[in-house]
Amino acid sequence: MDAVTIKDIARALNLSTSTVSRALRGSYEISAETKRLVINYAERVHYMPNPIALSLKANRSKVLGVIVPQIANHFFSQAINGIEAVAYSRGYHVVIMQSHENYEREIITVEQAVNRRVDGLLISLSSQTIDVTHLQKLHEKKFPIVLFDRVSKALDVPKIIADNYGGAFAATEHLIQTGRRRIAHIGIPAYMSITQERLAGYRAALDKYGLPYDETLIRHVGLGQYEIDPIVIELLTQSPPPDAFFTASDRLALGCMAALRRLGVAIPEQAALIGFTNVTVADLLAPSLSTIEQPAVEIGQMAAERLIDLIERPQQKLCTGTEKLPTRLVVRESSAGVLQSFPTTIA
Amino acid sequence: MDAVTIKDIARALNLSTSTVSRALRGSYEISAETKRLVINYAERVHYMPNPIALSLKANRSKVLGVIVPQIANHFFSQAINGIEAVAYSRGYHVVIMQSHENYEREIITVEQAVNRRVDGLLISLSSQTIDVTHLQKLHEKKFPIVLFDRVSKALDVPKIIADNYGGAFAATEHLIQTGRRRIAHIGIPAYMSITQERLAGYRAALDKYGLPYDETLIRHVGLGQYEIDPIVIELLTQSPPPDAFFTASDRLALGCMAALRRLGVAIPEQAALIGFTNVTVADLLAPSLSTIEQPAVEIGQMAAERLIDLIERPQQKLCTGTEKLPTRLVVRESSAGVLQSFPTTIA
DNA sequence: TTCAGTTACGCAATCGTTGTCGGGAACGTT
DNA sequence: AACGTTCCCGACAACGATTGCGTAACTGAA
Repeated sequence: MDAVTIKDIARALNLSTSTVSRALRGSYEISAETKRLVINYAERVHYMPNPIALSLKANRSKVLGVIVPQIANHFFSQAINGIEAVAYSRGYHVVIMQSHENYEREIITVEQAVNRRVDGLLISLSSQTIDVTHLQKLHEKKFPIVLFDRVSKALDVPKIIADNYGGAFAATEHLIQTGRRRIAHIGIPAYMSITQERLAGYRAALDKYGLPYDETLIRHVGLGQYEIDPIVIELLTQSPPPDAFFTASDRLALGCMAALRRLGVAIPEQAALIGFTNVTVADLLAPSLSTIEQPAVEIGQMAAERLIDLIERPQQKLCTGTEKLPTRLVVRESSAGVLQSFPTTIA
Repeated sequence: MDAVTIKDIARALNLSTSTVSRALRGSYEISAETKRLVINYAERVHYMPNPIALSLKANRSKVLGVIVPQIANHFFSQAINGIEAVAYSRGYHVVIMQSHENYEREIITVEQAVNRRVDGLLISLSSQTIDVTHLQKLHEKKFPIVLFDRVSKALDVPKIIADNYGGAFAATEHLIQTGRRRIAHIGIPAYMSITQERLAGYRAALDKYGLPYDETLIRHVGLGQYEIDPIVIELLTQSPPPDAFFTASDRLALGCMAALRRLGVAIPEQAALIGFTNVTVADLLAPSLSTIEQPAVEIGQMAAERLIDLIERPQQKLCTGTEKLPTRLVVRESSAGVLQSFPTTIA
């Protein structure tokens, strides 16, 4: 628009642009008198330095790139919330991009972000991403990258994740302690970091209580797939059928709940249900849904902190370790009470 | 990083930067031979023009600012999806910012966006925003602005909204046609554009069927407030009590459903329920939730289209009219069937 | 008076790119 | 031979801001 530049001020005050620039940043080379003059005038005309010119000069954009599988997912939109809060407070802007759970689009998106000269990248991998050489190459060029939630062992960068292991352990233990013995687990694609961590927690809890790990109780579904009725039916026709379901995502828990209801399985009387979720409607469902809550906002905040640290102190060898944020078991109706009777077999 | 510049190419090929620049954009002043040389070399070294330098030169950033009340809301995250799709396809990037439903933060955020030199602004007003002079001032300076969803009559800019009137009319008519006579309406703050439009549609449907408009059936709640049990109780203790609830937002419908269940009111037998929503879980609830679906993605797409048109053709006096996108009535269990018996009074 | 030192400012380069201008070479025309 | 065209290309300035360096003006001391 009609943006005031440093030149306008210089002209108006009969000074050089250098003097104005230095006066505005309080250089000692400028007399107090001149400084006062310049600063007052700048204030009056609402001078704001042109961030684009600054970026060109300093070769940094003060912009963080955020690449998530999709925005319209409560976990990610909350994480972005956290990222934005930290970014803005530290003088950065945030450009959000989506990989749409697609490996090729992730590659393109990363490239776009780098071409756009973002100062660093916050990434949660798409569910299709197994190979991460596109990120490795960047990392080798010292490009600041931080992974969150869906990470990869193959990348030696800071990683921020929820305590998926601990959460899954707590969920499973809770089900066991309330009398469940055959706990089905419906997870997302097996190669994803979060899937493996959750499965490990589930196994560890079974181990602790001396329960067998039964592979026939484990299912993995794609991330686009929400038609899980057949899977639930298949699980329920086992003998004995599962007396609890532990699902690895928000949508899965809801789909599972709908399926169980359609099949006439009482929750939690015949089968308990607990999800790994961030949906805010969990407590409004019938029955309300027990969940492992993830600290999505905090994950976003911490990831942004780490990234900005990385950007601003590139020399310093920062910890590339994985930081785990605690999850929280929230018991609601869907897993309430102690199992009284064994479930009946359906169909 | 190690970004290749036009200078590097010029040096390597023993040409001037101007020649390289022109060769790359195919100017007719450059011989085919030189063009080939330059383009090939640029390709080989992965030359990418520095967008920041271009922005400085052209005085435009190719960035759209999007200001929404909050990201973690399914309607807005879907709208952003639509915005991003259009923006990227037309060569723009998107910076998303949140007003957090707060008037002061909206003002600050708008200011930040302008200081960041976004080329235009897509805004959905915060629920606290009544006065829009902060946007009017920008508009007077010819700054491109497009409003969507939550708009203001006081701004003469393009506006993209859902057909709130038509949606509310359809919902109300549907309830009437299935035998409901006392239809309660729980809305969001009264001064918001979407509230008024929805209320108008509701009234129009009542009118059409000769039903009285009863103010005691209307309630407005704040956007942060989801404890609506007292409101539902108050409505139900009327005599005769409402036999249907039409709510103006996703959270309200869910809260209303939970409240009715706690109160032992059968849905839809004793009271039908229909929401104005975009929650994807509507069909997973028990009973599944009838809704008026809003074309969130399309609203975002159209808003982005209009804004980019505005940016790229500033001279052309573009229509500043309001464009309404159709909503869709989705009948599910919560409003299924024709009302058989009059509801019983509770408490 | 002269010179060193300080104060306070301006000049010009720089970041990467584009646009304006101008100019040399080659060619054709008279 | 003299001149106009056309074709290709380079020098330079500009976008807005920062910064190293140069320097004029003044002060104080020898």
